[in-house]
Amino acid sequence: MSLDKRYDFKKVEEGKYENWKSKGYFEAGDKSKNKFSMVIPPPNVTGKLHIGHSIDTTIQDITCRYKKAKGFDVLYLPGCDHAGIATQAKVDAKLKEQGISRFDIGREAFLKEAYKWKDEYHALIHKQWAKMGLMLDYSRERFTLDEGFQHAVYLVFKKLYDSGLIYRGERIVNYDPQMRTALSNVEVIYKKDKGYFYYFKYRFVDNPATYLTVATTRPETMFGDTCLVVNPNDDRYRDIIGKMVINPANNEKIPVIADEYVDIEFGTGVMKCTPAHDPNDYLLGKKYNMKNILVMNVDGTMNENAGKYKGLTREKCRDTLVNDIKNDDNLIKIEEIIHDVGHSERSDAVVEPILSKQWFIKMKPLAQSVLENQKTNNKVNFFPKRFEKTLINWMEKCDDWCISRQLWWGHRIPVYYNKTTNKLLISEKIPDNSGDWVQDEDVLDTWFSSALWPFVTLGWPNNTDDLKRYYPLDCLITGYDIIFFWVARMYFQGLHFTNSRPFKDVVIHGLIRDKLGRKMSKTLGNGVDPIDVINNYGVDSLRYFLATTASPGLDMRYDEEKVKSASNYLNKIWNSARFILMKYEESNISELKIDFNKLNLIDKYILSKLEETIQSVTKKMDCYEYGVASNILYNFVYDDFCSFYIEMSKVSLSSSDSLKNTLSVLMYVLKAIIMMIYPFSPFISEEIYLNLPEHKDSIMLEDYPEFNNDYVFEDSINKVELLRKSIDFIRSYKVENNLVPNTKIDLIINGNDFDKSLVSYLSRFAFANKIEFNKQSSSSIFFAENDFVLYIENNLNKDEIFETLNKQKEFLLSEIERSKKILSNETFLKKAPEQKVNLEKEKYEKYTKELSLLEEKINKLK
RNA sequence: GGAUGUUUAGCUCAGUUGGGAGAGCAUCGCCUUUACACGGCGGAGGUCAGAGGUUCGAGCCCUCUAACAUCCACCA
Repeated sequence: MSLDKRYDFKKVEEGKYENWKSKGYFEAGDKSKNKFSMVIPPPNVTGKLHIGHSIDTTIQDITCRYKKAKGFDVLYLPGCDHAGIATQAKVDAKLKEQGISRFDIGREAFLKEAYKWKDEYHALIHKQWAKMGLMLDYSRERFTLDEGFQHAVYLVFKKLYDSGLIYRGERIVNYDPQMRTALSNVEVIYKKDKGYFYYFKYRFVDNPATYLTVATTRPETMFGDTCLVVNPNDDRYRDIIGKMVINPANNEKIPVIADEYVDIEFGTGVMKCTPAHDPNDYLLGKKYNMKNILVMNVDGTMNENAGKYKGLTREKCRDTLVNDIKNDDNLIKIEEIIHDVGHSERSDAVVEPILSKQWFIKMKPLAQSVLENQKTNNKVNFFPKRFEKTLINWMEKCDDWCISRQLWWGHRIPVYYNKTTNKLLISEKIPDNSGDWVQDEDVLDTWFSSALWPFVTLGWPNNTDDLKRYYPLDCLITGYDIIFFWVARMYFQGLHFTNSRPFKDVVIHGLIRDKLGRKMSKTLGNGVDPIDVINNYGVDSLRYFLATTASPGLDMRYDEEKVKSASNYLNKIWNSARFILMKYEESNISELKIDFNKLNLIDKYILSKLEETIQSVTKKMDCYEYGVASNILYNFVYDDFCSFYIEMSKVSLSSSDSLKNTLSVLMYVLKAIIMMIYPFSPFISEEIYLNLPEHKDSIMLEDYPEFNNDYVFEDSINKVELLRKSIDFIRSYKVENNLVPNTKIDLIINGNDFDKSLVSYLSRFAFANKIEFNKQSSSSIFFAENDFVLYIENNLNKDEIFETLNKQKEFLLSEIERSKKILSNETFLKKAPEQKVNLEKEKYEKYTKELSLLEEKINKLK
């Protein structure tokens, strides 16, 4: 079997995933090995996966495949998130297309629709995972709404309630009027929107000709005003504290009170207080025992407290109201402003702060446990480290977490209220005398269950074998955008319920943007579908691109050119393999084995370089720095292996003496390269691997190369480097002098450093015609290093020679100048390491020697 | 207001114990050499944002400044 001339990714990828999967290679459970466990951040079942998921899962899969090849029992656990509000929004939209709303069909029918949706996209996600080549252990797949999760969620809720960490209370919460649900603080996205400051007259009751000027951005909430507030230290208003004014919206009489909360400098220094619609006003209202007047319904329309405006949307009400106030001569001016306005993360609707009764998790004690754990040896290690600060920063001042959602899709809150006594009961099922009880209508925030993902997926609350073996997770890989939503919450729930950090390492990657650096979004239409990329370039190229373009924790840009260049790189590897396998087949040698006694210098050199590469690649792989690791490998593959060793090997392959050993070395290095590129691009690696003369059933069963000092031959390195430099020198000499590469030249080599066994390589790769040793030369074209001088014995005209010589002289003079400067620095001589000093001295000597040689030549020419 | 990043070749970005600046793409020249034209060989292109400091030595460590970006908080 031999490889096609061109790397055809479609052919290469075909059938491999199914094969791996059916053979059970993805399944964890080999107890003879150390374990390495990871979970996939469960994607939402809202739609197909985008390229952001691809970067996430690519890094995860590279980690897993690498660890497996390194001999670990790897668990990469898959699953999906029901994604409460997000999915419900999608299903709502679908119903709307049919002209109905969820309220028309009721809870039960709606859930049926939602499950249909879930099934559809769940299947699609499975296909996409397969396309991406993820080694997921499907035998352990979970879903955040499955039975196990329902039980775990109930238990968590009950325990947190019993210990006082969950409470129900009236608070100002962020309300999404479109989805008609409360949101947590992290689900509110602040955007700079255009808005208006409306300046109104609040006339004094005792003298309506005079008034206070109050500015507001939300006039429609004025029906909920309970008072005006000024700062007691504000000289302008000292006299009017305690007076009554008229609310221009509804003509209610409200008092002017004083509190130091008001900023004298801000606006007019007079603030209206609307306790039911603003968190700060709420606190003030509480302090002064004000009424909480709600003016809006949950869908964002005005309620009866808005009087004749009842039923209008908040936007319509605002316009009408402002106009009416203007007609009453109570409007002073309208000022355009740009201000931060909270939007719902999912629906993008402007959130309304509304007083309502919700369930909360008390964050202080839980956050505290995280902060304390980060001070111990069992802390969670962040890669890159700075994200630990992000977490700590947030933990130090996070608010209580509003966990109740007025949705239907999700975990129903396991609370029942007694119809007669109104007594509350936490229960997994409806109590026996079911007629007396009614369940809380709300569901839990979707992140409530996601937060349990690391341990519930492994069987918690049961102390299962999986939980014992795979928990805590070794690694969690995710984007920085969900540190608060997810990572932080898994952390404190893990500590609280398992008494252990949920994961040892957290690897944070950036987001992928479009070529211009913009966020990918539906409205911009600049999203990239990973499936399209895969169809055009193959998944191996996509994976390689994603893993190597990104720097830890930083955003990256999608650039098709780079995917293309990844594909070219893989083609290069493909063709190097093709060459080696071709030569192997031609050779009719059945068994390859490296004979250490027969290694030539070039063989020793590439083996040494390979070991160096294995060592540094492994080091970088171990700290999740895949970009750097792949770069080191890239340089080795291109420069050392393809450009140099393979070319050089053509000499020894043509001699029957060295054929077998050279082939053995080629094959050995090739296999190591394949193994190192394998985690990045598993399909092409598998294809090549299976074509190697010796192989297991799959590359997934193969071991990662280990550094082996027996394969390092120090003495070969300098000698072969000298050869490489000589060839480079001759090549650039030819280009600079407009000679075609295969121009024959004569060489004279003086000195003892050059190893004569390398001479044939010079003839072949520098097109040297005649090579003589230790002979006087009159040539002015030479390359020298230590005890080595290489002369090019060609006739050039005098001008060209002078030009060349002068260039060399200039270079040498600058180098000597540099060395001199360093060496005349006494502190350098005193303080720098001896090795460094000697190195510099050697260089100085070398350069001066070369200079004197050069000057001699120049003199001769004259 | 608080925090965290970024600033290196024309473009996109690498560059960790501090010790002569790198890649991809673009560009220029040469080469259809039998693994690869999805290629080979060679070249040009950088005051490493700016200013100080530490050091024998700074792209890298410290301080400040500027521009840009992101997150958190506030916003009557």
